[in-house]
Amino acid sequence: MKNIPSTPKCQECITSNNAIFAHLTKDEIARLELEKSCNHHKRGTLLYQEGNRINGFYCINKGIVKLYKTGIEGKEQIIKFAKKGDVIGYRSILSNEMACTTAKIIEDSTLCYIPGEFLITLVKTNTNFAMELMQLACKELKEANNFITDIAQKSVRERLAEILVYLKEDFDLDNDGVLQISLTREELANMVGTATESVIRLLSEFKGDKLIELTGRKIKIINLPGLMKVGNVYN
Amino acid sequence: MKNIPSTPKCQECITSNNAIFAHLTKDEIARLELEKSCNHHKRGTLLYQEGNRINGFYCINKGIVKLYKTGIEGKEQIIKFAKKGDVIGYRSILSNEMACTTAKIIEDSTLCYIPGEFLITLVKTNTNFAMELMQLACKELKEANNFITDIAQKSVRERLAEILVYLKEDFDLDNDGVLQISLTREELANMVGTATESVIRLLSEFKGDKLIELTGRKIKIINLPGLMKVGNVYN
DNA sequence: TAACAATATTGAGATAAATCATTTTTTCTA
DNA sequence: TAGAAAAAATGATTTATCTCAATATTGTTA
Repeated sequence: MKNIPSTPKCQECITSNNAIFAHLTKDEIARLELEKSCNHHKRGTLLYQEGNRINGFYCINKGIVKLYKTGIEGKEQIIKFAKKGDVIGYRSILSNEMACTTAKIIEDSTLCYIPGEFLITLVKTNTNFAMELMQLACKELKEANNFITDIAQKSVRERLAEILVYLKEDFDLDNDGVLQISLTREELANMVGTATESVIRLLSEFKGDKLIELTGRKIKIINLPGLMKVGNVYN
Repeated sequence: MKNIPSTPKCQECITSNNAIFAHLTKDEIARLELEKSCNHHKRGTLLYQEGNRINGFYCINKGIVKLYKTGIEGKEQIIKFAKKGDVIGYRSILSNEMACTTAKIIEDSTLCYIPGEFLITLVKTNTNFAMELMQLACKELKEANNFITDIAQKSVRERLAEILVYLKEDFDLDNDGVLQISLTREELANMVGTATESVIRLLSEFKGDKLIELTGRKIKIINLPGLMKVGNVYN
């Protein structure tokens, strides 16, 4: 469970498809190199917790981070699974508030940590960076609104199907058609907003309907259009 | 239903408690005065529609605007009731996307319209303005995440109670303790994410429990702590 | 690898909430 | 202000989903 520190010059978060860093000047990139620190984190690690102040934000180079809120009686509501290229924690820095979610590593990860002050500096000195960040916030806002509408209007069955489709889009399938993200039934339930038992039953219904195949936690998608239809997903 | 154009110099959106304009320079304010146009809008008017491009954003000086998404079978999911001091439509301008909600006037309103290009100009030239706007987006993001968790985890009964509490906070009560916002049962249902009949039944339960009194669309709150308890609202 | 803890599965039963249908009341507008 | 249309109210019924409980199967780590 110990996190292994690595070189503070991974470069990857800047060079990789990370739109928010696209408009930095040479000087700013150099400064960023100095400010950031890149670390490995083991599955199970808590990056930060809801309600706590955080002093920086993270870029994900590798791995998966689960962002969730803790609701009634400790039940998790998963807001997002963040992966390579995603930036997390910036909201709290920008609005100078406590974290509104908890971030937990669910797949061994390599993350760049960047101090909050430097984020603020960048926003205040580089207009294009500010614009990119703003667009990121706006995109998340749009997705949140869609999520609200789905949860409010779709059945659990539809939502589960929809989330399988989204997981397929976000995390892709391996060569065997198996979802590249491995979640417990409880985590699926906490994303859909339902009971674990309901997820189990519905998954086995989908299996019965030849939409998916199940092997332990592996979910193989064998009829994507069918799933999309169940989930009322139009793309 | 005709909207009556008024003086393009209402001043109010700038001087009123509108944080995003707090850091504009004299010059920028002067320019804003030229760019914006202030209009009255009658109840029922559609400001913009989900999926359409919008070319500017609005500041609300007076009145109430309902923002909603249209979900399954045309059912509305209300995202927000915007009131004096609120800014709407900026998300689409910033992210250069189609509107992700429909905006409908539900109480006669006075709105300032500001062209999108000018918003972009301000963001690119005034760092403090950009920062304020970013914080606004982040605040909305936080609220959206809270909303997601509530809808996913609370019962319809709890959510209805909670929304009454929020409406009380946002729109206040008149001298008689009656909610200052007048909504149909259907609109309440579309906010809560439930069926109209359920809202009707639950409201009359709340009435039976001496939490509220009902006179037509007027909702008088007579036991706020009780409502907060039902709604699991901690403040 | 054994042994424990965590997860997954299945069943039975309870229930909150949806749906449908009808009537009453309120609100709007011609 | 009358009359139509919209909204609200109420009842009866159905159902999707939750809850609780018991068992089986995995995954983890000492």
